[in-house]
Amino acid sequence: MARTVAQVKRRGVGDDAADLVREAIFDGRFPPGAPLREVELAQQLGVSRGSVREGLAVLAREGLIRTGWHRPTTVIGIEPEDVEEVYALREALDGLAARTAQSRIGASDVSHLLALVDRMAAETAGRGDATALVHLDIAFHDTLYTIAANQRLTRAWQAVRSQVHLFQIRRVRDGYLPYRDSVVREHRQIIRSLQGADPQAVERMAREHVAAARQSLLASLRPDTR
Amino acid sequence: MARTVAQVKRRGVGDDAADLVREAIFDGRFPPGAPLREVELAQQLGVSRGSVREGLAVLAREGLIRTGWHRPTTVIGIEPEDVEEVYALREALDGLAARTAQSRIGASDVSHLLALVDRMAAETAGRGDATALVHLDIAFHDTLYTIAANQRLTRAWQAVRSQVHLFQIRRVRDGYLPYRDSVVREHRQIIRSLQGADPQAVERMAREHVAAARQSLLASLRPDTR
DNA sequence: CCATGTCCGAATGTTGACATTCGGTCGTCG
DNA sequence: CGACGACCGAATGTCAACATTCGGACATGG
Repeated sequence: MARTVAQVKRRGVGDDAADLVREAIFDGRFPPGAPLREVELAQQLGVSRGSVREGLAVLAREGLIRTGWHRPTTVIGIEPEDVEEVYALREALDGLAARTAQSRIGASDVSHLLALVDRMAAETAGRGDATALVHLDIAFHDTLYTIAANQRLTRAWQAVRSQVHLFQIRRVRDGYLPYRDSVVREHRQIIRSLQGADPQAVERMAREHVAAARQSLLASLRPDTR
Repeated sequence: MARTVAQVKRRGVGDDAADLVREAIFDGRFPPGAPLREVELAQQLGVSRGSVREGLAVLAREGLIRTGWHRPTTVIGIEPEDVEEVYALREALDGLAARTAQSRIGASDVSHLLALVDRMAAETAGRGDATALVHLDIAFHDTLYTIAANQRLTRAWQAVRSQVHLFQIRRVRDGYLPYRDSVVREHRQIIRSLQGADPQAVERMAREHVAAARQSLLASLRPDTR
C-alpha cells in the first residue's frame, strides 16, 4: 500500500477562490440565503471574474450554493427537508463505502483511523475547539472513502461533504453536548466492524451512525422556530 | 400532484455545447481517450472558448470526460474497473431511489412508467433502433428519481447517468440480445414492487436489476481482448 | 386604488486577447 | 552512444471589456 511521496496537486486560482469562499461560508460570514456577487468577490479576492466563476462552480458542485440563469448565486439554507435529503443519501453512500472499505482495508489504514479517533477523544476531553471535532469527524469519513477506492463513490461523497460539514457546524453551534458524547464511541464501533468479516454488519453500523446524526441534527433544529 | 404548466428552462450556450459534444461522444465520433481541444471545438461549434469550457465542465460533472491542470480533456475509457465502480454506486443509488419513490408514488406516475415500458416492448418486438431502447431505459430510471423527489439524490444520479448511457450503448453495439429479452420483464417487476408496501422488496428488486445489468455488461466486455 | 406596461440599474452570460504551463524535440556534453 | 538540459510549439489558465437578461421602480390607464 505504498503511496507516492508527496504529489503536490497543481491547482488553479479558481480553486483558491473556492477555498476562501467556502471558509467564509463555514465561518458564517455568508449566512444562508446571502448573495455571492461575482464582481464583488472578484475585487475582494483580487482575481478576475472568470476565476471567481470557476470557484463558484466548484462550490455549486459541492452543493453549498445555488445558482440560476442570470440570477445571483446564493448560499443554501438549512431546512429540515434539506437535512432529510442529505442524510438519506449519505446513509446509502456511507453504507456502500464501509462495506467496500472492509474488503480492502489494511493494517496501516486501521491505525490511521484509530489515530483520528484518539484525537477526537482528546478534543472531547480537553473541551477544545468544537470545529476541530467536526474536522476530525469529516476526516474520518474521508479516509473511509479513500480506503474504499471507488472514484465515483468518492465524488458522490464530495458532492454532499461540504453540506454535511455546514450542518455539523450549525449543530455544534447551538448545543452539541450529545454529539460530543457519542461521536467517539460510534466511530470506534465502526472501526471494530471494519476489522470483522461481516459485510452486512459494517453496512448496518455505518447507516446507523448516519441515522443517529440525522436524528440529533433534526432535534437541534426543531426548537429553532424564530 | 399538480405540476407547473411547462416551465421552459433557460439555458446558456455552454449547455448547448455540452449537448452537442455529449451526442458526439455517444455516436462514437469521439472514441474513448480522444482529446477534446477547446479551440478546435470552439470554432467547430461557432462559439467562444469560454462557453466551450463551460460545456466541458458540465460533461466533467457527468463523469464523461477527465480533465487536469494544463492538460487536454479526454473521453473516459470503459475498463472493467470503471464498470464495477459505476454499477456499485448505482446499486446503492437506485435502491434508495426505488424505496423513496414507493412512499411517494401516485397513480399518474404509475401510468407514466407503464407507458415507458410499453414503448420498450414495442421496440423489442419491432426490432427497432437499439439506441431508442437505451433511451427508454434511461428515461425509466430518470422518472424513478423524479418521483423520489430528492434533489441531492437526483444530482448523484446525474453524475453517473451519462456514463451508464455510454456503457449501455457499448453493450448494445456488440450483441445486445439478452438485454432485449430481460429489460421489459425486469422493469415491469419493479413497477409491481413499487405499487406494493414492502420497502425492502423494492430496494432488493432495484438492486438486482442493476446487478444483472452489470453482469451482462461485464460479460459482453470480456471477450473483447483486441 | 389596483392592475398593467415601460424603463432602468445591476448583475450575470459571452467573447477575444494575453499569460502560463506542458510535452516533445533538438542539441550538447560526459 | 546514452543521458541530461534548454528550447519551442501548442494547448490550457487567466483576464478585462462587451452583450444580454433579470427584478423592481415608476408612471400610466382602468
